Amino acid sequence: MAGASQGRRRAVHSLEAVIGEAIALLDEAGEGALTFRALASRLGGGVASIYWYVSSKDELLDRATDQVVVDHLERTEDLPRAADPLAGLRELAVALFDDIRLHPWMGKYMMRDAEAQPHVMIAYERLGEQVMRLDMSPRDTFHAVSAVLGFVIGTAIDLGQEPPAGADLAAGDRDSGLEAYAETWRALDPEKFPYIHLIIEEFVGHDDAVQFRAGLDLILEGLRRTSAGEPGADD
Amino acid sequence: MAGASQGRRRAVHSLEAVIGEAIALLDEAGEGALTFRALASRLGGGVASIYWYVSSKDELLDRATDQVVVDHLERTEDLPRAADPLAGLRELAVALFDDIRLHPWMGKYMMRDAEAQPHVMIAYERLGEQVMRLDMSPRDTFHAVSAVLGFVIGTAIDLGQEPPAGADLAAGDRDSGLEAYAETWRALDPEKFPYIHLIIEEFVGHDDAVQFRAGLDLILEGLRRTSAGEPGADD
DNA sequence: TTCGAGAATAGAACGCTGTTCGATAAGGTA
DNA sequence: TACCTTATCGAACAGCGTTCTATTCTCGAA
Repeated sequence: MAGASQGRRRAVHSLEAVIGEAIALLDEAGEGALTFRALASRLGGGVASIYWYVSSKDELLDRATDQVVVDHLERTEDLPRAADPLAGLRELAVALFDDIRLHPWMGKYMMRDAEAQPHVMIAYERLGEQVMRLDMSPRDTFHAVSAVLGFVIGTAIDLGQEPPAGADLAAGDRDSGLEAYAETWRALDPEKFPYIHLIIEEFVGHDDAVQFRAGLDLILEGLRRTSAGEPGADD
Repeated sequence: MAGASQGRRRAVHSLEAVIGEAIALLDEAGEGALTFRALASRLGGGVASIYWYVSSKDELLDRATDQVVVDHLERTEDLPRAADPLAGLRELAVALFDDIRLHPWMGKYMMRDAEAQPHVMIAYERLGEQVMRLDMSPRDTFHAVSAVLGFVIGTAIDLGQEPPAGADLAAGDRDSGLEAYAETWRALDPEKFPYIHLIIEEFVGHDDAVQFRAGLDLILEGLRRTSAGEPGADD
């Protein structure tokens, strides 16, 4: 054979491949698993090559986050916009929350730099346009969107924390983790911790998504009241 | 002189000193500044000595967070408990938010491991006891406390992000930072981004604390409605 | 066909990090 | 004196993000 196909092949990359493999790595093994060396070996190339496409790890994470948001926006592009602004807001917020939960690492980065993640702005805009339909003052509109966004992302971050290197062997491990906490709590003095004891059994086996929706509905209920009542009292 | 005071003195530490200096370091220079070497030089000792008191950086951060919570609990021990449960809940939530904002690094760690931070549980308990006075079902009580907590900590995390190594030279720089964002946003197409354009001027010069209180009041308003109305409808 | 410029790849090193190991000293007890 | 426990620390290790420099490939111009 006269072909020059012998010798070690050099890897061929692309920005899409770099971002894509980074997201895959993050999703599969968590934030701690994303290292330039691990990423390079996934790409089948050298470590330094990544810097041709991305100038730092910060930029890599910003781009990865933005890419996930792009996918989210495409997937929810034609969400059935409800007649009720609050129902529309709820749909968008739930969809955003669910997508962040699929990529627990990204919550932290969504709020960091709006310039580095241009598409995050579009997600904000969509939420904002629903709230605008409530005809409140610019200030109240801004506060309402901020509240919903803070709750969505904040809750997603809270729930998406990586466990502190504890036992995570078998599947269904989540239940036993919750049960372990509950065990500790049950040992607390019921006189001193009446609330904890009241909700222990609710906590065990609770569903994060249900918990999120319940909190969101509280905000939306408050928003319905506020928007129907006084038009933007100061403070 | 017959004294044996020559030669290099060995440093004398204590758990309180280690935690205290760690907190000081975090508060003064941010999360990235807390390294074992920096901490050791602050304590005037060697790096390895810190491991006598603390077995890992994770434990150090857990203990530091818990210590800040202890101080918070002491400071707010006798908050004037309002007659209205929601007013009491509001007081506690605002106090917690303000204290977290004084230590922006700690928000991330508060949710991580309840066992490693025993006093965080007490803060939860206090919030829960106010909500209990609303006489809702255990499930609704649990959801309400989770919502408030998620909003408090989530918002504190969002607002406490370290800027991505941008220009942070002079004081009053915050305004110019906001203004820089606003500049970018004003360049967006008003047709495509009506919400962004509506709130740009509200965003510039907005007060984080006011923004937080507005969101909190939405939740509380919703909570008032929900607790007065149907007694815990199933989703 | 040769040359050179640029795009793309990568090995090796640098400084920094959390962490571990082993040596060393001080205080109290038998 | 001998000895165990408590406490301290220098030195080293592996891993990290990042940079430097050299190399290969592609392709249009001469």
